[in-house]
Amino acid sequence: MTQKRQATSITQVAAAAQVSIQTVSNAINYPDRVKPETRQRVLQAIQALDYTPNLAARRLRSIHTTSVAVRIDSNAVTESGARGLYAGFIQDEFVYQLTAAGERRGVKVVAYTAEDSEQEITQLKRLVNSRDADGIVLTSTVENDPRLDVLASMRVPFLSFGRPWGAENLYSPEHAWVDVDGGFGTAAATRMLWARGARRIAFIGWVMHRTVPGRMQSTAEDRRVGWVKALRELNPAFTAMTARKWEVLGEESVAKGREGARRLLSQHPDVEAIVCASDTLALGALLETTSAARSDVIICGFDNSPVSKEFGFSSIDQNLDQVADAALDVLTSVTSRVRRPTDQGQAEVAHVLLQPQLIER
Amino acid sequence: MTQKRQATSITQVAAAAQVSIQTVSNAINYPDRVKPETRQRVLQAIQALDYTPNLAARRLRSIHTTSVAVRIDSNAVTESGARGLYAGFIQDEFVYQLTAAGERRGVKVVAYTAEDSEQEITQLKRLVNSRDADGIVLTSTVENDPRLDVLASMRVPFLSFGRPWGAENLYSPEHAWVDVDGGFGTAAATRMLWARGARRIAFIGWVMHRTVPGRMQSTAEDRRVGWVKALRELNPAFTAMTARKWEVLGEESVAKGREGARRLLSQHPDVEAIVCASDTLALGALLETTSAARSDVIICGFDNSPVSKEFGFSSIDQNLDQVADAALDVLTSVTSRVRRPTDQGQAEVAHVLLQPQLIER
DNA sequence: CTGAAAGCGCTTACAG
DNA sequence: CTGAAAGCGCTTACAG
Repeated sequence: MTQKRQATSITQVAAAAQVSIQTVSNAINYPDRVKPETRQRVLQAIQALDYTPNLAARRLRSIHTTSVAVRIDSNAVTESGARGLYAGFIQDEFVYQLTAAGERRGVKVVAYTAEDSEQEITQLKRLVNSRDADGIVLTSTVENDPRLDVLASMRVPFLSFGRPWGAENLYSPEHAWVDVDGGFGTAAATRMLWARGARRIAFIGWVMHRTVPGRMQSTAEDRRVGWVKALRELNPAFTAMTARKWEVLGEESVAKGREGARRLLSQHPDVEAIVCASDTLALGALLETTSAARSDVIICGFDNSPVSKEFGFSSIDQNLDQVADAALDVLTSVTSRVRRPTDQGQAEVAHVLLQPQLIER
Repeated sequence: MTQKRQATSITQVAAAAQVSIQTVSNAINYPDRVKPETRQRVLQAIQALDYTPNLAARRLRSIHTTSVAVRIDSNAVTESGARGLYAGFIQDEFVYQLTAAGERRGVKVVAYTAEDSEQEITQLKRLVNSRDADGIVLTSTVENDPRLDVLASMRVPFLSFGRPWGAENLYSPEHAWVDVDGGFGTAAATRMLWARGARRIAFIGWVMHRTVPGRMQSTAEDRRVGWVKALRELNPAFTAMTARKWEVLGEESVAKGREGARRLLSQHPDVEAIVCASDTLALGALLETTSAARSDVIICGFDNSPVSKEFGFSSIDQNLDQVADAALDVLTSVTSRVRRPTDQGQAEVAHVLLQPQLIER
């Protein structure tokens, strides 16, 4: 493709403001270095000429670069996948908020695609080598994630949205992350239902593929634990035993939510409310209670996705705008920490756990 | 942020291959200009050193630039909006496919956000001035879209995904577009239902805010017309009059789909199938026919979104991978046409209408 | 077919 | 506080 029109360059701004191009550069990047009057003159010229710095030139020359890469995924229906009603809601929204947060602070967010882990590693190398990204935001990390080694060996700053479940040490200074406290959300949901008068509050969640006492292993466990903890606080008679009787765990689908609610209704006809680990499960549960003429059972979902609004049930919002802001904060702080390896003091900044927000409906 | 590691540059490749940097550049960009043996040597060195060209340098120097911008939107639930179950499905998926198609051909897709048209214009200027994008892919264009004038005055090549409904001439060479033939899709759905034995086939769609005889004005009209045309072909007794009795038009929501189906069931208890303009409307219709114990009524949706899979109804897939490929093709051809203004011959390339695909379930 | 020179638009030292 | 010089890594003419 062709460059259409000769854009304004720093030279023209310098001429208009009657200073050198270095002074224009300084006025933009190091305002303190130039006299207020000069800066004024430069800023006026910039405004008058509608000047925007050429980012390619800046990035070529500068030590400071300012872009982070994040993967985007398809939500198309495929044979293998597309679990749930809108499985990609959180990731899509996160990418949106990250892009918006980046625009606010002059950080470019570049998206890339990859169909599997191997392709993604190729992409990461390409992005870093071509200087298209100097920081990576990972999503959906898995145990022994191969991407982590690659990034470490390339010495590229990275951060994950989501805790590295299964890692020996969730708070390793090697692995910065930002995450949302799911248990806080389901606990808040449980308390809200209690406050509305419900006492028999069940849970529909995801299967936990492995559990280790005293060590959280998955989002599935995280969300379940919030429900258990809140009920134990509210009702001393509620035990780990009781929990197992009042929960149904399965895969992420409307059908499983429906099935779960059916089982709960039959085993516990006196159930008054159900906390769900997702809006997809919640919709299933809602459709089942409705068709069983049990609309008295209150349903609460998770993610505050459009489906929760359409069907009018309460849900937990992850506040992804805050997550995105924190992600860029942490990535920046990680970068500066890498620069000063002696400064161990701020390691804790590298892990941010944010609270989600209950949206009552 | 800081550059971590000294990346391989063209100089090192040149040294390794024992040629000059120009020859390396030529081997990459103009393979025909170098002797096969030399090219081999260069390619081996590139491979051995894991070299990726610095895009900032390339873009700074080169006349050819290779990035297009596209807007991404939030799908979060807000007071004002978030219509339907997953209103952003098509746009999100389009952006994904555009990014993937771009990666295949070395075109970077940069995403930007904007809350309104005014903000978007600011963003477009910024993107173009900073040489971050030299082509724009617009989505959801409206009548008298203010973005069009801005892009025209900046002489930036652009294309819209979606026809400029309401424009005097849909095929103006000034406005390149790629779109999907919605009417083709609903006609295919109607024929499929007929083939399955249904004769009384109703339609639930969106309100058409204005209609002009002989001139299509909206996606709402486009999708409705496909249903009408197919039925007129299949059933000579079906008239414009009949159409008005067998359709319900409203806003995009599950509740409206439900309401539409309720009305159809009461006015036409013998209805056998319903074609819907969206998966959201289709879900509403499905829930209504199910709760009215009329599961014999076949429902067909539009977009082949995850909800159509979860609930197992047929739908129309827009084949967004093809749309994305066509978009990049057209944007490239538009660019080259701008370069040679005398070459009027290929104007028709600038408008591509693709056929969607019926997914039967 | 190959290479020496120039330069894209900036920022970074550094001299004044 | 300001400006002259150098150079980031490429591609583009152009000379040989």
